[in-house]
Amino acid sequence: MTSASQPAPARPTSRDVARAAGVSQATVSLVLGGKWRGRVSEATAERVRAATQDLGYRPNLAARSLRLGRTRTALLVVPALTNEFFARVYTGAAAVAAEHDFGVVLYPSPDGTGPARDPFASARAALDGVIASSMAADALDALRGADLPLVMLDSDPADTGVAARVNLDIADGMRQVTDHLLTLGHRRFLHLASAIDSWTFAVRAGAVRDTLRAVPGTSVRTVPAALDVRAGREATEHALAAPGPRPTAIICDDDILAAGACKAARRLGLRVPDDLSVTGFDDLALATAVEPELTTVQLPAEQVGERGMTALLSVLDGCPAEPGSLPVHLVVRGSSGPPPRS
Amino acid sequence: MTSASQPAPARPTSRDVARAAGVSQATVSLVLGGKWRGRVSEATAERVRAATQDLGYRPNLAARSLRLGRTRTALLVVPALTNEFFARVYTGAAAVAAEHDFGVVLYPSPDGTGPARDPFASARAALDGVIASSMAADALDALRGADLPLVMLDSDPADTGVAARVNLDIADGMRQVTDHLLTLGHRRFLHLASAIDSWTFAVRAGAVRDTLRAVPGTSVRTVPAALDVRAGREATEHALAAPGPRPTAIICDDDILAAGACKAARRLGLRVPDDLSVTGFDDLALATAVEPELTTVQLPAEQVGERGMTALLSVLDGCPAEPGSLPVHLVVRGSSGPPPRS
DNA sequence: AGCTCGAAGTTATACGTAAAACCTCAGGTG
DNA sequence: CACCTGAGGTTTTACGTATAACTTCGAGCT
Repeated sequence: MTSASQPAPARPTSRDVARAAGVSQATVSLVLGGKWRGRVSEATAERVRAATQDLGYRPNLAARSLRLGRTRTALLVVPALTNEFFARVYTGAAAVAAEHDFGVVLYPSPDGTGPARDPFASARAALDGVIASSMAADALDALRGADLPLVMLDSDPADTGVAARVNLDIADGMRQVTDHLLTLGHRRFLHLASAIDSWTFAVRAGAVRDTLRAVPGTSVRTVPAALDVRAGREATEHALAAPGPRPTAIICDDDILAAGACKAARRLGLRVPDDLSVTGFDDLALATAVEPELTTVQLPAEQVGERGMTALLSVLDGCPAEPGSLPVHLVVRGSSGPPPRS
Repeated sequence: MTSASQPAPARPTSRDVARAAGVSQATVSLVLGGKWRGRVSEATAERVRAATQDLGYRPNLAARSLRLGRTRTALLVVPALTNEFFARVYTGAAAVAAEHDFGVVLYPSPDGTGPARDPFASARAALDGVIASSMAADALDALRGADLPLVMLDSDPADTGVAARVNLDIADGMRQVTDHLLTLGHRRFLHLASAIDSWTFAVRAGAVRDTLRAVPGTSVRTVPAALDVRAGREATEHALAAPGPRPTAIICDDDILAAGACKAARRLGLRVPDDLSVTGFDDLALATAVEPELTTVQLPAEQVGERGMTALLSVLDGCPAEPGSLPVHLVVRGSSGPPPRS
């Protein structure tokens, strides 16, 4: 009666399954590994499967990894998970990974604060591959060093040492936004740009400039800001206070900045969109939470993650992943309208 | 000259380090494991450390896990990462984990869509422990089954089988919000509640009810809504259209719902806060992006993650973690004000 | 009959680490 | 001098899996 403690529940091993099925451990491994066509009879295989089910056996992944030298784990390097876009990218990547019995571990690259830790130290397991956002610039060199398959998200095609690439047609998105505003009649623009030095933002700036350059009589001023509402508001307030004719439309690199721009407008007594049009980018939840709702560009964030993981799996299987960029599309909402008559 | 391929870079093992240092593999393990006081001379230890550095040796975690039966990996179960609150919880947990050479792997519990997968299948590695949000109700039974140390975040103290608990003083937060509105003079309330059946929301509802019950002449109507802006707006529009005297303040379970409530007010031609006060909860980025900015309750999300991980580490070390709940505090912004005179 | 051959397994081994058990030897002790 | 002791190691083993190499046996062929 004084059997104080259970002698430990002890997860069953493949050897336990073998014993229960009356076969050797190797046979269990063959059956469960799927490589038994013609090596094990159907009857035996069935017995093994039954025993597996019966004992609730689950292979020890550490042992498997040790044996195979592969871990079925990928590292996702993103700037910050609190950015809804990257949370969605993770969600997509994790979904595809799960389907292929793969795991995803995160490395949110440190945003200046804290020690710039080694991405691979943070990833506890050894890794089979890496998916990285180009916004996580600080970690990129370390990633290049380890010779792991590297899938880049939304990155410069000129970058080298990349096994596959998943790009969004960001330039097209910015073109669509700019064309939309041009069609409405706007000619004087402010481009509220992210201060982050990353390819994806360089592309945005380029697209705005190139689109406007093709239209005579247009002007644009570019102002950088950190990626938060307050910074967006302050930069906008400052820019609108500048002398000379006021812009009639603000093109923002991000919905967060657009929210800031709207706040600035309100503080200055300008109505959006009557006095000033504002456009965002990303179509975050934020875009439909503010008033007026933001005209913005919707990005298939989950698809980016899905494709990234799919590409990585292809590369690991030896097939080079097919390229091609994902389309984005303009969503016109209340924050954009014709310029004021004056 | 035709040495076609590098014979594989082959990560160095502890045996390689041993060879380089002129000792046995066991000695390397002793030195690096830190258990060498009096087993290895300082000179030898130094040689080993030098060789480790030299070869860039990093222990194979799969092998270590296999040997030790522990993985230094925790599972964090949250409802969805796209919810900024949980992204911040993750950030906090991951930071503490990193300090202790621990890893965190995520299981965003499926929100109805997709197959309700086994949390442990998703966690690729074996786990040393689990930290779970009580909002991830669907996964809880499975978690209880595995006899892993379980740390619950913001959960019912009556729940059993929990090794430690990190709670926010949610009730106090709701009390503060309600008191704030009472002080401003409000008497007729609408409580826009999350439709999610979870302890944390039950507490919010209870706190509102109890606080108002103590004040004669007050009334409150509770309306449930799903956790997104549109649902919040629709529920609010519907509730405000009801016959009888209109509430002068809406207490929301979440900033997202509050944003929806504000939009509803605007659609109905009511000004916030002049005609209607609205309060949120969580202090997400959203709260300062909308106009007017939301009066809300700020929650130390990162701290929740940090404490959760700290508690788990304590439990794994044998010490029962100290309890105690984290304080929250009211942030008064523009969305609340005195009730209209009429 | 002697032979090969394929089906259906089994035995043995390696992956890299941690740690228990063992070994060696110089110096101190009765 | 025989004996113990402890410092400073080394040898060995086990963790659970996947797979290469081997065994066994009955059927089919010449």
